[in-house]
Amino acid sequence: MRDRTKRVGRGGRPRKFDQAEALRSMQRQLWTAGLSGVSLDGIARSAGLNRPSLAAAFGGKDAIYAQAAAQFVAMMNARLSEAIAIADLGAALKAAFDAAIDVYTIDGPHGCFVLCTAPAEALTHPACRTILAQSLQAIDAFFLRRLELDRGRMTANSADLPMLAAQLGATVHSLALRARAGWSPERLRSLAAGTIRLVIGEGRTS
Amino acid sequence: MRDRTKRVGRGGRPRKFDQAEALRSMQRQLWTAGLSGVSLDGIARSAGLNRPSLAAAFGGKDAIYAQAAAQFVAMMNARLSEAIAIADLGAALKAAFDAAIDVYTIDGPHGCFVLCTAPAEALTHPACRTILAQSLQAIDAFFLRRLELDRGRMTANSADLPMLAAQLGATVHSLALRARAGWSPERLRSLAAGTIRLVIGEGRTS
DNA sequence: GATGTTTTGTACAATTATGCACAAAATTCA
DNA sequence: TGAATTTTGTGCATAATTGTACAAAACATC
Repeated sequence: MRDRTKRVGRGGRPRKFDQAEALRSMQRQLWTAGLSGVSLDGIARSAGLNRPSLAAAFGGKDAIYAQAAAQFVAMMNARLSEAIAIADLGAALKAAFDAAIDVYTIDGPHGCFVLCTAPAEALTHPACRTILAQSLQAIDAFFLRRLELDRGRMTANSADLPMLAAQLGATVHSLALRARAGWSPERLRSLAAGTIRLVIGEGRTS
Repeated sequence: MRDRTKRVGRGGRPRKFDQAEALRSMQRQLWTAGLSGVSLDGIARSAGLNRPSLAAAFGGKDAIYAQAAAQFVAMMNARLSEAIAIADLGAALKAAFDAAIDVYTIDGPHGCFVLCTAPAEALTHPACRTILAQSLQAIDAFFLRRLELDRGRMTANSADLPMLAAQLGATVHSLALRARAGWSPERLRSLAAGTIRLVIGEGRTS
Protein backbone atom coordinates (compact mmCIF):
# COMPACT_ATOMS: atom_id res chain seq x y z
CA MET A 1 0.00 0.00 0.00
CA ARG A 2 2.33 2.69 -1.30
CA ASP A 3 1.71 6.23 -0.18
CA ARG A 4 0.21 8.33 -2.92
CA THR A 5 1.90 11.49 -1.65
CA LYS A 6 5.36 12.84 -1.58
CA ARG A 7 8.46 10.78 -2.06
CA VAL A 8 10.22 11.07 1.26
CA GLY A 9 13.06 13.51 1.70
CA ARG A 10 12.16 15.81 -1.14
CA GLY A 11 10.92 18.75 0.86
CA GLY A 12 7.73 20.65 0.37
CA ARG A 13 5.12 22.08 2.68
CA PRO A 14 4.64 19.89 5.74
CA ARG A 15 1.32 18.34 6.65
CA LYS A 16 -0.76 20.18 9.16
CA PHE A 17 -2.39 17.03 10.50
CA ASP A 18 -1.17 13.77 11.97
CA GLN A 19 -1.79 11.04 9.45
CA ALA A 20 -2.29 8.29 12.01
CA GLU A 21 -4.59 10.40 14.13
CA ALA A 22 -6.65 11.40 11.12
CA LEU A 23 -7.02 7.77 10.12
CA ARG A 24 -8.17 6.88 13.61
CA SER A 25 -10.77 9.62 13.46
CA MET A 26 -12.01 8.47 10.08
CA GLN A 27 -12.08 4.88 11.27
CA ARG A 28 -14.31 5.88 14.13
CA GLN A 29 -16.70 7.59 11.75
CA LEU A 30 -16.88 4.62 9.41
CA TRP A 31 -17.22 2.25 12.33
CA THR A 32 -20.21 4.17 13.60
CA ALA A 33 -22.08 4.91 10.40
CA GLY A 34 -20.77 2.44 7.84
CA LEU A 35 -19.26 3.06 4.45
CA SER A 36 -22.43 4.38 2.84
CA GLY A 37 -23.48 6.18 5.97
CA VAL A 38 -20.88 8.92 5.85
CA SER A 39 -19.83 11.43 3.23
CA LEU A 40 -16.32 12.47 2.38
CA ASP A 41 -17.38 15.88 3.57
CA GLY A 42 -18.36 14.56 6.95
CA ILE A 43 -15.23 12.49 7.23
CA ALA A 44 -13.04 15.45 6.38
CA ARG A 45 -14.79 17.74 8.84
CA SER A 46 -14.61 15.26 11.68
CA ALA A 47 -10.93 14.68 11.00
CA GLY A 48 -10.29 18.40 10.93
CA LEU A 49 -9.07 18.74 7.37
CA ASN A 50 -10.63 19.74 4.10
CA ARG A 51 -11.64 17.45 1.32
CA PRO A 52 -8.90 18.19 -1.18
CA SER A 53 -6.27 17.44 1.44
CA LEU A 54 -8.10 14.29 2.46
CA ALA A 55 -8.42 13.09 -1.10
CA ALA A 56 -4.77 13.75 -1.79
CA ALA A 57 -3.61 11.96 1.33
CA PHE A 58 -5.99 9.01 1.49
CA GLY A 59 -7.89 8.74 -1.78
CA GLY A 60 -11.60 8.22 -2.22
CA LYS A 61 -14.08 6.75 0.23
CA ASP A 62 -13.39 3.17 -0.74
CA ALA A 63 -9.67 3.63 -0.30
CA ILE A 64 -10.20 5.27 3.08
CA TYR A 65 -12.45 2.42 4.16
CA ALA A 66 -9.85 -0.11 3.10
CA GLN A 67 -7.16 1.64 5.11
CA ALA A 68 -9.38 1.95 8.17
CA ALA A 69 -10.28 -1.73 7.91
CA ALA A 70 -6.66 -2.72 7.52
CA GLN A 71 -5.73 -0.80 10.62
CA PHE A 72 -8.59 -2.41 12.53
CA VAL A 73 -7.59 -5.88 11.40
CA ALA A 74 -4.00 -5.28 12.42
CA MET A 75 -5.07 -4.06 15.84
CA MET A 76 -7.41 -6.99 16.32
CA ASN A 77 -4.73 -9.41 15.22
CA ALA A 78 -2.32 -8.04 17.78
CA ARG A 79 -4.83 -8.24 20.60
CA LEU A 80 -5.93 -11.77 19.75
CA SER A 81 -2.45 -13.09 19.16
CA GLU A 82 -1.39 -11.87 22.54
CA ALA A 83 -4.38 -13.52 24.18
CA ILE A 84 -4.08 -16.83 22.40
CA ALA A 85 -0.46 -17.24 23.45
CA ILE A 86 -1.56 -18.38 26.93
CA ALA A 87 -0.55 -21.95 27.55
CA ASP A 88 -3.84 -23.31 28.90
CA LEU A 89 -6.32 -23.71 26.09
CA GLY A 90 -9.39 -22.69 28.06
CA ALA A 91 -7.68 -19.62 29.44
CA ALA A 92 -6.36 -18.70 26.01
CA LEU A 93 -9.80 -18.88 24.43
CA LYS A 94 -11.32 -16.89 27.26
CA ALA A 95 -8.64 -14.24 26.88
CA ALA A 96 -9.24 -14.08 23.13
CA PHE A 97 -13.00 -13.62 23.55
CA ASP A 98 -12.43 -11.09 26.31
CA ALA A 99 -10.16 -9.12 24.02
CA ALA A 100 -12.76 -9.12 21.27
CA ILE A 101 -15.53 -8.14 23.68
CA ASP A 102 -13.35 -5.33 24.99
CA VAL A 103 -12.82 -3.92 21.51
CA TYR A 104 -16.49 -4.33 20.68
CA THR A 105 -17.80 -2.49 23.71
CA ILE A 106 -15.02 -0.26 25.05
CA ASP A 107 -16.59 3.00 23.95
CA GLY A 108 -20.17 2.39 23.03
CA PRO A 109 -21.90 -0.56 21.39
CA HIS A 110 -19.83 -0.50 18.23
CA GLY A 111 -19.32 -4.20 17.65
CA CYS A 112 -16.76 -5.28 15.09
CA PHE A 113 -15.69 -2.80 12.46
CA VAL A 114 -15.51 -5.46 9.75
CA LEU A 115 -18.35 -7.78 10.76
CA CYS A 116 -20.82 -4.96 11.36
CA THR A 117 -20.11 -2.61 8.46
CA ALA A 118 -18.67 -4.72 5.64
CA PRO A 119 -21.65 -7.09 5.13
CA ALA A 120 -24.02 -4.29 4.16
CA GLU A 121 -21.71 -3.21 1.35
CA ALA A 122 -20.41 -6.63 0.38
CA LEU A 123 -22.63 -6.94 -2.67
CA THR A 124 -22.09 -3.46 -4.03
CA HIS A 125 -18.43 -2.91 -3.15
CA PRO A 126 -16.25 -5.86 -4.14
CA ALA A 127 -13.49 -4.59 -1.88
CA CYS A 128 -15.78 -4.89 1.13
CA ARG A 129 -16.73 -8.39 0.16
CA THR A 130 -13.07 -9.32 -0.06
CA ILE A 131 -12.33 -7.80 3.33
CA LEU A 132 -15.27 -9.66 4.85
CA ALA A 133 -14.37 -13.01 3.31
CA GLN A 134 -10.75 -12.71 4.32
CA SER A 135 -11.69 -11.76 7.86
CA LEU A 136 -14.02 -14.73 8.24
CA GLN A 137 -11.32 -17.03 6.93
CA ALA A 138 -8.68 -15.50 9.19
CA ILE A 139 -10.81 -15.91 12.31
CA ASP A 140 -11.41 -19.59 11.64
CA ALA A 141 -7.75 -20.18 10.84
CA PHE A 142 -6.74 -18.33 13.96
CA PHE A 143 -8.73 -20.64 16.22
CA LEU A 144 -7.74 -23.72 14.26
CA ARG A 145 -4.06 -23.02 14.76
CA ARG A 146 -4.60 -22.72 18.49
CA LEU A 147 -6.64 -25.90 18.73
CA GLU A 148 -4.00 -27.85 16.87
CA LEU A 149 -1.48 -26.94 19.52
CA ASP A 150 -3.63 -28.92 21.94
CA ARG A 151 -4.53 -31.71 19.60
CA GLY A 152 -3.21 -34.36 21.97
CA ARG A 153 -4.80 -32.85 25.04
CA MET A 154 -8.25 -32.38 23.53
CA THR A 155 -10.81 -34.62 25.15
CA ALA A 156 -13.06 -36.32 22.66
CA ASN A 157 -13.74 -35.20 19.14
CA SER A 158 -10.30 -33.93 18.32
CA ALA A 159 -10.83 -35.41 14.91
CA ASP A 160 -12.91 -32.46 13.81
CA LEU A 161 -10.77 -29.53 14.79
CA PRO A 162 -11.81 -27.42 11.77
CA MET A 163 -15.42 -27.81 12.79
CA LEU A 164 -14.65 -26.76 16.35
CA ALA A 165 -12.66 -23.80 15.10
CA ALA A 166 -15.64 -22.76 13.00
CA GLN A 167 -17.83 -22.88 16.11
CA LEU A 168 -15.42 -20.55 17.88
CA GLY A 169 -15.43 -18.30 14.85
CA ALA A 170 -19.21 -18.30 14.84
CA THR A 171 -19.15 -17.12 18.43
CA VAL A 172 -16.97 -14.17 17.45
CA HIS A 173 -19.48 -13.30 14.72
CA SER A 174 -22.30 -13.50 17.20
CA LEU A 175 -20.45 -11.42 19.79
CA ALA A 176 -19.92 -8.74 17.17
CA LEU A 177 -23.60 -8.53 16.28
CA ARG A 178 -24.86 -8.74 19.84
CA ALA A 179 -22.44 -6.05 20.94
CA ARG A 180 -23.76 -3.82 18.17
CA ALA A 181 -27.27 -4.45 19.44
CA GLY A 182 -26.28 -3.18 22.84
CA TRP A 183 -25.50 -6.30 24.86
CA SER A 184 -23.42 -5.66 27.96
CA PRO A 185 -19.87 -7.04 28.23
CA GLU A 186 -21.08 -9.31 31.01
CA ARG A 187 -23.72 -10.95 28.87
CA LEU A 188 -21.25 -11.32 26.04
CA ARG A 189 -18.68 -12.93 28.32
CA SER A 190 -21.30 -15.36 29.52
CA LEU A 191 -22.03 -16.39 25.94
CA ALA A 192 -18.34 -16.86 25.26
CA ALA A 193 -17.91 -18.96 28.36
CA GLY A 194 -20.69 -21.25 27.22
CA THR A 195 -19.04 -21.76 23.88
CA ILE A 196 -15.71 -22.59 25.49
CA ARG A 197 -17.35 -25.14 27.76
CA LEU A 198 -19.09 -26.72 24.82
CA VAL A 199 -16.06 -26.83 22.53
CA ILE A 200 -13.29 -27.99 24.81
CA GLY A 201 -15.68 -30.16 26.79
CA GLU A 202 -14.76 -29.17 30.28
CA GLY A 203 -17.85 -30.93 31.51
CA ARG A 204 -17.12 -34.32 30.05
CA THR A 205 -13.40 -34.64 30.46
CA SER A 206 -13.62 -35.93 34.07
CA MET B 1 -49.17 -0.15 11.17
CA ARG B 2 -52.13 1.72 9.81
CA ASP B 3 -52.13 2.49 6.11
CA ARG B 4 -51.34 6.10 5.45
CA THR B 5 -53.54 6.16 2.35
CA LYS B 6 -57.16 6.03 1.60
CA ARG B 7 -59.83 4.84 3.95
CA VAL B 8 -61.16 1.78 2.23
CA GLY B 9 -64.33 1.96 0.17
CA ARG B 10 -64.30 5.69 -0.36
CA GLY B 11 -63.40 5.73 -4.03
CA GLY B 12 -60.65 7.61 -5.75
CA ARG B 13 -58.18 6.78 -8.46
CA PRO B 14 -56.95 3.21 -8.12
CA ARG B 15 -53.31 2.32 -7.66
CA LYS B 16 -51.41 1.41 -10.76
CA PHE B 17 -48.97 -0.87 -8.93
CA ASP B 18 -49.31 -3.89 -6.71
CA GLN B 19 -48.42 -2.87 -3.21
CA ALA B 20 -47.05 -6.25 -2.19
CA GLU B 21 -45.02 -6.64 -5.33
CA ALA B 22 -43.57 -3.15 -4.97
CA LEU B 23 -42.58 -3.92 -1.41
CA ARG B 24 -40.84 -7.10 -2.51
CA SER B 25 -38.92 -5.16 -5.11
CA MET B 26 -37.86 -2.54 -2.61
CA GLN B 27 -36.93 -5.22 -0.12
CA ARG B 28 -34.62 -6.76 -2.66
CA GLN B 29 -32.93 -3.42 -3.25
CA LEU B 30 -32.42 -2.76 0.44
CA TRP B 31 -31.24 -6.32 0.99
CA THR B 32 -28.58 -5.89 -1.66
CA ALA B 33 -27.29 -2.41 -0.92
CA GLY B 34 -28.37 -1.65 2.63
CA LEU B 35 -30.37 1.25 3.98
CA SER B 36 -27.76 3.90 3.26
CA GLY B 37 -26.73 2.28 0.02
CA VAL B 38 -29.82 3.14 -1.95
CA SER B 39 -31.68 6.35 -2.68
CA LEU B 40 -35.40 6.85 -2.74
CA ASP B 41 -34.94 7.63 -6.40
CA GLY B 42 -33.31 4.28 -7.06
CA ILE B 43 -35.90 2.44 -5.01
CA ALA B 44 -38.72 4.11 -6.87
CA ARG B 45 -37.19 3.41 -10.28
CA SER B 46 -36.55 -0.24 -9.52
CA ALA B 47 -40.07 -0.65 -8.23
CA GLY B 48 -41.48 1.01 -11.33
CA LEU B 49 -43.15 3.97 -9.70
CA ASN B 50 -42.22 7.59 -9.18
CA ARG B 51 -41.09 9.13 -5.96
CA PRO B 52 -44.21 11.06 -5.00
CA SER B 53 -46.29 7.91 -5.33
CA LEU B 54 -43.77 5.94 -3.35
CA ALA B 55 -43.59 8.51 -0.60
CA ALA B 56 -47.35 8.68 -0.39
CA ALA B 57 -47.77 4.93 -0.22
CA PHE B 58 -44.83 3.88 1.93
CA GLY B 59 -43.31 6.97 3.54
CA GLY B 60 -39.64 7.83 3.79
CA LYS B 61 -36.64 5.56 3.53
CA ASP B 62 -36.69 4.55 7.17
CA ALA B 63 -40.35 3.64 6.99
CA ILE B 64 -39.77 1.61 3.84
CA TYR B 65 -36.89 -0.20 5.49
CA ALA B 66 -39.02 -1.00 8.50
CA GLN B 67 -41.76 -2.45 6.32
CA ALA B 68 -39.31 -4.49 4.26
CA ALA B 69 -37.69 -5.80 7.43
CA ALA B 70 -41.06 -6.68 8.93
CA GLN B 71 -41.98 -8.63 5.83
CA PHE B 72 -38.65 -10.45 5.93
CA VAL B 73 -39.04 -11.30 9.58
CA ALA B 74 -42.53 -12.63 8.99
CA MET B 75 -41.34 -14.77 6.10
CA MET B 76 -38.41 -16.10 8.09
CA ASN B 77 -40.65 -16.83 11.03
CA ALA B 78 -42.96 -18.87 8.88
CA ARG B 79 -40.14 -20.90 7.33
CA LEU B 80 -38.45 -21.58 10.65
CA SER B 81 -41.64 -22.41 12.49
CA GLU B 82 -42.52 -24.97 9.89
CA ALA B 83 -39.07 -26.54 10.13
CA ILE B 84 -38.91 -26.64 13.89
CA ALA B 85 -42.21 -28.48 14.15
CA ILE B 86 -40.51 -31.75 13.25
CA ALA B 87 -40.68 -34.20 16.13
CA ASP B 88 -37.05 -35.33 16.22
CA LEU B 89 -34.88 -32.60 17.67
CA GLY B 90 -31.89 -33.18 15.44
CA ALA B 91 -34.00 -33.26 12.32
CA ALA B 92 -35.87 -30.16 13.41
CA LEU B 93 -32.68 -28.20 13.95
CA LYS B 94 -31.29 -29.36 10.65
CA ALA B 95 -34.47 -28.34 8.89
CA ALA B 96 -34.37 -24.93 10.55
CA PHE B 97 -30.77 -24.30 9.51
CA ASP B 98 -31.50 -25.58 6.02
CA ALA B 99 -34.38 -23.15 5.74
CA ALA B 100 -32.18 -20.26 6.81
CA ILE B 101 -29.42 -21.28 4.42
CA ASP B 102 -31.93 -21.53 1.64
CA VAL B 103 -33.16 -18.00 2.22
CA TYR B 104 -29.61 -16.70 2.55
CA THR B 105 -28.35 -18.18 -0.71
CA ILE B 106 -31.34 -18.84 -2.93
CA ASP B 107 -30.62 -16.06 -5.38
CA GLY B 108 -27.14 -14.83 -4.84
CA PRO B 109 -25.04 -14.45 -1.68
CA HIS B 110 -27.43 -12.12 0.09
CA GLY B 111 -27.25 -13.49 3.61
CA CYS B 112 -29.82 -12.34 6.12
CA PHE B 113 -31.68 -9.11 5.45
CA VAL B 114 -31.62 -8.08 9.09
CA LEU B 115 -28.27 -9.46 10.23
CA CYS B 116 -26.38 -8.14 7.22
CA THR B 117 -27.91 -4.69 6.74
CA ALA B 118 -29.21 -3.56 10.14
CA PRO B 119 -25.89 -3.63 12.06
CA ALA B 120 -24.28 -1.01 9.86
CA GLU B 121 -27.07 1.44 10.62
CA ALA B 122 -27.75 0.39 14.19
CA LEU B 123 -25.88 3.32 15.72
CA THR B 124 -27.29 6.02 13.48
CA HIS B 125 -30.86 4.78 13.00
CA PRO B 126 -32.48 3.79 16.29
CA ALA B 127 -35.15 1.89 14.39
CA CYS B 128 -32.50 -0.37 12.88
CA ARG B 129 -30.99 -1.00 16.25
CA THR B 130 -34.37 -1.99 17.60
CA ILE B 131 -34.99 -4.33 14.69
CA LEU B 132 -31.59 -5.91 15.17
CA ALA B 133 -31.94 -6.35 18.91
CA GLN B 134 -35.42 -7.83 18.59
CA SER B 135 -34.29 -10.24 15.90
CA LEU B 136 -31.36 -11.48 17.98
CA GLN B 137 -33.67 -11.98 20.92
CA ALA B 138 -36.27 -13.74 18.81
CA ILE B 139 -33.75 -16.18 17.34
CA ASP B 140 -32.49 -17.22 20.75
CA ALA B 141 -36.02 -17.55 22.10
CA PHE B 142 -37.01 -19.56 19.08
CA PHE B 143 -34.34 -22.19 19.69
CA LEU B 144 -34.89 -22.16 23.42
CA ARG B 145 -38.56 -23.01 23.01
CA ARG B 146 -37.66 -25.95 20.82
CA LEU B 147 -35.00 -27.25 23.17
CA GLU B 148 -37.39 -27.11 26.10
CA LEU B 149 -39.72 -29.48 24.28
CA ASP B 150 -36.94 -32.05 24.52
CA ARG B 151 -35.77 -31.18 27.99
CA GLY B 152 -36.20 -34.71 29.21
CA ARG B 153 -34.65 -36.32 26.18
CA MET B 154 -31.56 -34.11 26.11
CA THR B 155 -28.43 -36.03 26.96
CA ALA B 156 -26.16 -34.22 29.35
CA ASN B 157 -26.16 -30.55 30.10
CA SER B 158 -29.86 -29.94 29.80
CA ALA B 159 -29.47 -27.62 32.72
CA ASP B 160 -28.16 -24.84 30.53
CA LEU B 161 -30.72 -24.73 27.77
CA PRO B 162 -30.51 -20.93 27.37
CA MET B 163 -26.79 -21.28 26.76
CA LEU B 164 -27.33 -23.98 24.16
CA ALA B 165 -30.02 -21.90 22.48
CA ALA B 166 -27.58 -19.00 22.29
CA GLN B 167 -25.06 -21.28 20.58
CA LEU B 168 -27.65 -22.19 17.98
CA GLY B 169 -28.48 -18.53 17.57
CA ALA B 170 -24.81 -17.75 17.12
CA THR B 171 -24.68 -20.29 14.33
CA VAL B 172 -27.50 -18.50 12.54
CA HIS B 173 -25.59 -15.23 12.86
CA SER B 174 -22.50 -16.89 11.45
CA LEU B 175 -24.42 -18.49 8.59
CA ALA B 176 -25.80 -15.09 7.67
CA LEU B 177 -22.37 -13.47 7.50
CA ARG B 178 -20.68 -16.38 5.75
CA ALA B 179 -23.43 -16.54 3.17
CA ARG B 180 -22.95 -12.85 2.50
CA ALA B 181 -19.24 -13.51 1.98
CA GLY B 182 -20.07 -16.03 -0.70
CA TRP B 183 -19.96 -19.40 1.07
CA SER B 184 -21.75 -22.18 -0.78
CA PRO B 185 -24.88 -23.79 0.69
CA GLU B 186 -22.90 -26.99 1.08
CA ARG B 187 -20.26 -25.40 3.27
CA LEU B 188 -22.92 -23.65 5.29
CA ARG B 189 -24.81 -26.88 5.85
CA SER B 190 -21.63 -28.51 7.01
CA LEU B 191 -21.13 -25.80 9.61
CA ALA B 192 -24.71 -26.18 10.78
CA ALA B 193 -24.32 -29.94 11.08
CA GLY B 194 -21.29 -29.44 13.28
CA THR B 195 -23.20 -27.17 15.60
CA ILE B 196 -26.05 -29.64 15.89
CA ARG B 197 -23.68 -32.46 16.74
CA LEU B 198 -22.02 -30.32 19.35
CA VAL B 199 -25.20 -29.03 20.96
CA ILE B 200 -27.38 -32.11 21.13
CA GLY B 201 -24.38 -34.35 21.69
CA GLU B 202 -25.09 -37.09 19.21
CA GLY B 203 -21.61 -38.42 19.75
CA ARG B 204 -21.79 -38.85 23.50
CA THR B 205 -25.36 -39.97 24.03
CA SER B 206 -25.01 -43.71 24.18
C1' DG C 1 18.02 34.41 -1.73
C1' DA C 2 16.32 31.59 -5.73
C1' DT C 3 14.18 27.46 -7.22
C1' DG C 4 11.52 23.44 -6.93
C1' DT C 5 8.25 20.69 -4.34
C1' DT C 6 4.21 19.71 -1.71
C1' DT C 7 0.26 20.94 1.02
C1' DT C 8 -3.43 24.16 2.02
C1' DG C 9 -7.76 26.41 1.47
C1' DT C 10 -11.03 28.49 -1.41
C1' DA C 11 -13.84 28.29 -5.31
C1' DC C 12 -16.46 26.47 -8.94
C1' DA C 13 -18.94 22.99 -11.65
C1' DA C 14 -21.57 18.77 -12.23
C1' DT C 15 -24.19 15.30 -10.46
C1' DT C 16 -27.42 13.45 -7.26
C1' DA C 17 -30.94 13.32 -3.53
C1' DT C 18 -35.03 15.01 -1.48
C1' DG C 19 -39.29 17.44 -0.62
C1' DC C 20 -43.21 19.69 -2.28
C1' DA C 21 -46.59 21.88 -5.31
C1' DC C 22 -50.04 21.25 -8.76
C1' DA C 23 -52.73 20.03 -12.60
C1' DA C 24 -54.55 15.96 -14.83
C1' DA C 25 -56.56 11.36 -14.54
C1' DA C 26 -59.41 7.69 -12.68
C1' DT C 27 -62.58 6.06 -9.65
C1' DT C 28 -66.97 6.01 -6.20
C1' DC C 29 -71.11 7.85 -4.73
C1' DA C 30 -75.30 10.72 -4.99
C1' DT D 1 -74.10 14.05 -14.94
C1' DG D 2 -71.77 16.20 -11.09
C1' DA D 3 -69.20 16.29 -6.75
C1' DA D 4 -65.81 14.27 -3.87
C1' DT D 5 -61.76 11.56 -3.39
C1' DT D 6 -57.32 9.64 -4.33
C1' DT D 7 -53.43 8.61 -7.21
C1' DT D 8 -50.42 9.94 -10.94
C1' DG D 9 -46.70 12.28 -13.18
C1' DT D 10 -44.29 16.37 -14.13
C1' DG D 11 -41.76 20.14 -12.60
C1' DC D 12 -39.15 22.98 -9.63
C1' DA D 13 -36.41 24.43 -5.67
C1' DT D 14 -33.28 23.31 -2.23
C1' DA D 15 -29.58 20.84 -0.31
C1' DA D 16 -25.94 17.51 -0.33
C1' DT D 17 -22.10 15.13 -2.52
C1' DT D 18 -18.16 14.82 -5.30
C1' DG D 19 -14.36 16.14 -8.27
C1' DT D 20 -11.09 19.38 -9.59
C1' DA D 21 -8.68 23.69 -10.61
C1' DC D 22 -5.73 27.28 -8.80
C1' DA D 23 -3.35 30.65 -6.23
C1' DA D 24 -1.05 31.13 -1.88
C1' DA D 25 1.76 29.19 1.76
C1' DA D 26 5.49 26.48 3.86
C1' DC D 27 9.32 23.83 3.50
C1' DA D 28 14.11 21.78 1.52
C1' DT D 29 18.01 22.29 -1.24
C1' DC D 30 21.41 24.70 -3.68
